[in-house]
Amino acid sequence: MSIERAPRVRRSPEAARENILAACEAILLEKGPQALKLADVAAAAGVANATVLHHFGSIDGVQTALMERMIRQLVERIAVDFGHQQDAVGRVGAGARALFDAFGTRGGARLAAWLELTGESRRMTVIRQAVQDVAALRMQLDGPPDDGAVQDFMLVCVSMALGVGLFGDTMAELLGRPPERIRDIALELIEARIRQETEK
Amino acid sequence: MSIERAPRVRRSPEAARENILAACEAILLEKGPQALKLADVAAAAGVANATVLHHFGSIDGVQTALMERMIRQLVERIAVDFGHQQDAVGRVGAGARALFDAFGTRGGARLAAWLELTGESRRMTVIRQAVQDVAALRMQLDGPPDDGAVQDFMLVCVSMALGVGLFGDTMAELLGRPPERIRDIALELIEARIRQETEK
DNA sequence: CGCTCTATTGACATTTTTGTCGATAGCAAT
DNA sequence: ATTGCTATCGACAAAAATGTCAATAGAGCG
Repeated sequence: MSIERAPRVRRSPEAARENILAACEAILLEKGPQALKLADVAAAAGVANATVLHHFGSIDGVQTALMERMIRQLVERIAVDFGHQQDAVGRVGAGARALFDAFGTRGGARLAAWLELTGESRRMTVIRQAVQDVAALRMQLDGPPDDGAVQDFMLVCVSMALGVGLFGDTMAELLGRPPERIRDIALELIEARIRQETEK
Repeated sequence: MSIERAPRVRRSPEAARENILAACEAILLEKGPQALKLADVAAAAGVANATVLHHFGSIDGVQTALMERMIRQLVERIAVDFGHQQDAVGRVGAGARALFDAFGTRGGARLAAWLELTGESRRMTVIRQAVQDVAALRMQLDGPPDDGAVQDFMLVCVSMALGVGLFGDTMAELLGRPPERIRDIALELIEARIRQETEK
């Protein structure tokens, strides 16, 4: 009897890369960055090891591409929520909400943590680009900030969103508290501050 | 000519473990968890690979021991700042401050991120223990909370402290802002809420 | 000193992970 | 059909990382 062999799937280069990166993202979210081994990635994508290397050159290339892809999606998502608001004040409030959404789901916070922990200069350029994208967007919408107060506050919001997004669920579970409450309380803190500022 | 060979250093088992774990901690802080390779650890500690394995059994054993060590230090540090306060209200405020200190330095936040990203059940017990330690400490000092409101708020504080501790510096640097301001603003938010609560 | 105990070590073995290469097969164009 | 292009693959090679083992050498003790 002859050996059964699954028929080859031939994709466009773009589709092939997309397929592989999607598999990577799933692995990253459920097992963490250290699980992004070549063999595992290939298996998850349903292709041979050599195929992965053909498209990305090396396992590092895969990881960098994954970072870029996730960052791009993240910035886009934030940009959409951000742009929907009419005025600058609304944008700060909705921006905070958007940040918590973006980092609370789809591994945005895990991506950031990964970048922060590995933090090699080679990959730093990826982050730098993302930050500049967001900063440019805000600049375009609201003009340059008078002083850095707004920037500082947004940095706090981002940090909080990241912290809650990354650790919130695990910690809530450990203490047996409802997970969404952490997020809500954190958002309340931010909104209270915004109200206080605008009243002045 | 004979080969020069550095004289052996013979440590007590405890000292040997301590030496190795200290080297690990340095590596973790400056290069991230993925750099905790056996050879690198041994080199940093100034011992042979086999020595590391002799004391910890496997590289996984090293990592778990490192986690335990860092968590122990973290809990102790928090406990000290926490216990210094006289009343429950003061403890919440000072507790927040202690959290930001603990997670903002010596890689506390990096440790937490590492645990969160790898999040295997085997290592989960380590975290669980730490959380229970802190919870027990608070319970012992202030008695059981009426509802979960205090717990929820503390979870938010911890999440924020972790977020700021892990991402604050990098982000501040990327936008060219002074790094300590993020921390200060975050603490302000928390303290404002505490004041508001106690006035009621 | 002689002896025991064991922390330490280099050399080697094993396993894991990554990367290479020639052959094959899908697809579009001719 | 035939041809050219190249995505895909299996088999293998190379490298990296982990782990084993018997021998060595400090240190305490009689």
